[in-house]
Amino acid sequence: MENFSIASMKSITTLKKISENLNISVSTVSRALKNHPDISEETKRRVKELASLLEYEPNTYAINLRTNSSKVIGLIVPAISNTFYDSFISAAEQKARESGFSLMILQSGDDPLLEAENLRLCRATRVAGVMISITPGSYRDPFQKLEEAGIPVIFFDKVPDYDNCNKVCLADEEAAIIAASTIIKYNKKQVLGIFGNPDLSITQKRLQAFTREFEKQAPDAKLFIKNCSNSTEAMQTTFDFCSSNPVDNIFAMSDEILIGVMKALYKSNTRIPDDVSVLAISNGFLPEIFNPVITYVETNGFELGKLAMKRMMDYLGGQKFSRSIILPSRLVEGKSM
Amino acid sequence: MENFSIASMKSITTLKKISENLNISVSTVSRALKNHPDISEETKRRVKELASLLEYEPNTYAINLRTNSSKVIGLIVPAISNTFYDSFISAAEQKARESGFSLMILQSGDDPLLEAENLRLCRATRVAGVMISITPGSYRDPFQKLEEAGIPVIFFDKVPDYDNCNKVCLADEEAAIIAASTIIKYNKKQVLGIFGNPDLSITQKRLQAFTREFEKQAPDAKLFIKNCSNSTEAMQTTFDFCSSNPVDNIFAMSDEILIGVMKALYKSNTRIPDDVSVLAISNGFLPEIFNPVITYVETNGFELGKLAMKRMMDYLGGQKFSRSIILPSRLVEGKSM
DNA sequence: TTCGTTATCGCAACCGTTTGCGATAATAAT
DNA sequence: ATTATTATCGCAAACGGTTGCGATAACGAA
Repeated sequence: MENFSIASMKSITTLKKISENLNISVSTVSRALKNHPDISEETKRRVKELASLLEYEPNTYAINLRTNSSKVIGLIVPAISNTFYDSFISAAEQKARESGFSLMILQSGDDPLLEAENLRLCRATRVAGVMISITPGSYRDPFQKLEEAGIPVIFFDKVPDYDNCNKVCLADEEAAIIAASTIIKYNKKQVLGIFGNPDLSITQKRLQAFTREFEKQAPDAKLFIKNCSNSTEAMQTTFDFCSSNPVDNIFAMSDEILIGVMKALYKSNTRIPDDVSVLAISNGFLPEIFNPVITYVETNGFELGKLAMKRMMDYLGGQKFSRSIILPSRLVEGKSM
Repeated sequence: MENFSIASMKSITTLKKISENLNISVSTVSRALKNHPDISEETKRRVKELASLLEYEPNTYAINLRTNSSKVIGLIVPAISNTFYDSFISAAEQKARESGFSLMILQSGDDPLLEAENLRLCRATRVAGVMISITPGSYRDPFQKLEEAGIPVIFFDKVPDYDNCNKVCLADEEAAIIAASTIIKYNKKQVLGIFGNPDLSITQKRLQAFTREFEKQAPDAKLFIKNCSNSTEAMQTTFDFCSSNPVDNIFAMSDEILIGVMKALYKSNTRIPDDVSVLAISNGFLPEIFNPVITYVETNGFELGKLAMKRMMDYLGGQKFSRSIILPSRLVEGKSM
């Protein structure tokens, strides 16, 4: 039934094939290719020669089976199609490749059930490690099973609030503090701050640090806080609020929110920064697209990807640890303040 | 040296473990779990019960080794961090999952050597199939080796110009024709058309269809064609050209070029569409971001991803073929014409 | 009673690679 | 000449799951 392609398939080179050709045993071939001292130079030469001639490639499945491990990292994100995550993935892929690993990428779609299913798949396929940005309402059980199976997990970006696990995060508080300080420095007093899903720790951290910094540095400023879980909502919220309240700055916690904000400002023909100034926390691609270029606090997905994957490689290399590390943020000046 | 985690690792359930618990043979356990008619209902019940209790998961590596195939599709793109490819990947991942496949994603970085290395990796890891958008200057040899190994390849988006292979493309000509027709319909006569890398067939197709449509429908229009391989170059080209030539429409062949064009127009304070109209071929995310919203001919990465992966699944399911299929385009009206 | 049938299950080989251990022959030491 | 050492290699088991084939027992048919 499946023999259609057999005819066109050139037979694949195995150790056995090489051994038969050279009239030596399979184990000798295996050792010769790995420069085992037991094997004579002459034999090594002949084996290697034939192996390269026949383009021998060791069978990954056999090695995986024997070692019960693979050079694959499971990577779970809410969505691939996202300027932050795609640069994270891009960096992670490059870093992984350098160490001979490849990536199995899965999307949770912000659905805890799908996330659990993805984690089950990672376990079933026995990946070497898992990197994940969790969903709101994420279940804890699948992670414990991974730990039982000896599969290390590194959380990044959106991380759980419990301790005793590996986290690689953006400096959420620091970014919010820089943002608040910048807005205060520009002497803005009527600030509309739009934040994301209130269930996520990243939202909570940024919101708390942001408001606290205002209380500390500019207690006289009026701060209006809104939570929006997508760009459409952010657009509606911005439009409604700005048309009935005086606002001299809008702060967007993320790229997605920034898009909504900008659409609202375009729609109402608001001039930036003359009528209202804008500041965002962003991965850095989108702010450069707008006119004027938006001033933002950078949270570098690419750098975070490199950092997280390096950490994973260190861990797999034997350096055990479980703690949080944090990637610092910096202000990138545009023309919107 | 590596026994640090053994202690914490709960032993994994295998067929053998189940068989020992039940005092039956491994083969009986295997058959029971697959509902083989040779096995009694009573035995099946007992086996399944224990299997689910012990959370048995078949060892993927063992199955891969035996069947010499895996449920993994290799996906090679120039870069993950790209609004077109990331939506393609997103759709492909969802489609693959539905059939129990997962994705190994690799980046070529538009480097033919890296592309070849990626293809070698796909072969070494014996993926079930490869989907790839090729680089300029792509080597042909690695693809022949894949064919020899019986691994099907589906080209998408950027495809080679030779026949006898599977291609899933956007309607490159059609999109360019729609674009040209639209520009002509708006009665534009001084058109700057910016295209991508001239070595790619996608560029050639679009360019040829675009110019031919102008020759046919509007031979009096003046058409200036430029090739730019990235957004910076597109920005420079646009800026330079527009400051010394009268232009009433700019056509951007891709998102990347559109970004450059828009930056140039922002920089020169050009009003859209009053001073110059803009039309693009795009995946649909970026044009919505700009102000005004850019009119574009849609080339849907998400739909293409679904289509390409469905085709791969069909192929792996036994439906052999090798031809090109094409995803139609449509005009999405913005405010830039 | 004897033979054929059916239901139920186990043996063993296989996929490709790795590795402990034993085997052989050649060489050196006594 | 005999023993100890070394160099070189093969045997066989193991990783976990699948499958052709043979084995056994129970049963009914002749």
